[in-house]
Amino acid sequence: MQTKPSRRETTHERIVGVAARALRRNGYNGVGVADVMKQAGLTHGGFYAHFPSRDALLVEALVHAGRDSATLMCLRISQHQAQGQSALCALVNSYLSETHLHEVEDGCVVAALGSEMHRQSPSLRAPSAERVNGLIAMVQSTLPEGGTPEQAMVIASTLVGTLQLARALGVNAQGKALLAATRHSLLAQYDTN
Amino acid sequence: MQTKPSRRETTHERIVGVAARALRRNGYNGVGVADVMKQAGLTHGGFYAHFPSRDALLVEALVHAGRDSATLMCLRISQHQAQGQSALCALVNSYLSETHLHEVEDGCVVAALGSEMHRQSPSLRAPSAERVNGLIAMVQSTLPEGGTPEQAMVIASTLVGTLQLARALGVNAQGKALLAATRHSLLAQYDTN
DNA sequence: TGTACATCAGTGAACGCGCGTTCACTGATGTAC
DNA sequence: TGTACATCAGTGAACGCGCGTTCACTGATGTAC
Repeated sequence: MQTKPSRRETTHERIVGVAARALRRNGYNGVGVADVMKQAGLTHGGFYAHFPSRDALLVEALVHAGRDSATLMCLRISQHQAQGQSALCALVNSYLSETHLHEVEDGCVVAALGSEMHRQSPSLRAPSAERVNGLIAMVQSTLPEGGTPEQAMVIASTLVGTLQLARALGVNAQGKALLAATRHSLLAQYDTN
Repeated sequence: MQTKPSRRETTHERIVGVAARALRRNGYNGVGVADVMKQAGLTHGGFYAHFPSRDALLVEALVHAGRDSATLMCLRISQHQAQGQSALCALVNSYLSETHLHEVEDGCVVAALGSEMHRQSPSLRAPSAERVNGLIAMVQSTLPEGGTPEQAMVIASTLVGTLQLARALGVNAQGKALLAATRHSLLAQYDTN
């Protein structure tokens, strides 16, 4: 049983939550200390009572964002499964949905930060790579019997690439067409039904 | 026939070339006016005689980077084709090579900037989306008879996502395993041989 | 239960640095006669 | 061909702003008796 969180812990969580959304909306460089504190209802001066540096906040935000989006994705997957879809089909349809196309700040952190991860400082690269592995593991868990780790990696890459390019093309006919094309392609290839 | 470029034009090209590499190495936010000018052998003061703003440089750098990497990719594709590979096979093996994994600043601009494109200002979003369309067109041109635009989009997404995740995982066994897995998967699915 | 004091979360002003942008000036290139 | 002048590419100092970080202080929470 967990004890009731202190005022300090509550505030800390609130700051990290705000940062986790800002991180996906604006990227690593787009998370400003003053901005985050303001959105959390605080002044920027108190920041360093909670974190030794901006980088430390980003590490926590990365983990928080990973948990957030995994929770949301699991919820949507179960909703699709309740309608009779296989686990993989539910994942593909959730991940490549128009909802996910719009909701960058609540969506997959790997899609949101993919091209920036490799140029971060070591203290950020490690937890970033961890998020990639988390996504691959999630895909793996939805594969039917006999699904290999290689298949999980390829599918994860395709999901991330598709969502990114669809966002880059814009929330319009072309972006939506790309989502649909990849949904069909992945399900035709991997979904055994 | 083109006339010999003026001193001004030569300098302009040199600045854009430097910026095109910095853009892929460091992202949109990582291109600094003073840095670029210094690498081009100039002082920062002269910048605004060549460009109305930093944003204008980025637009030119984006186009330049697209041409650069397309040229390099075409060269490598022909080298692979000379060894008897099909066009698609040559593209997949070039794009998902360990060389491309390392050479970020000379590589595909879409892979380098994918997750940042959709949050740029309108003046940068349009040329960025144009680079995505260029990549898709290049993939399309390597597809065998009967290849659809949908297939080209899905393959382009898979290439971009794979290269990004491999870079995020690090230039190690895991990154290389991901490249290999996607090479096998794409060739098994699309290469008719 | 009530009072006195210590601890602690949060405030707001200030500092220093980097970076985009401006501008008066210089030295070189090129043109007119 | 040579000289005088106009044009132009590039220099370097300076400005203003945003942002990460620091710190002395305040008001609230909680503990000891």
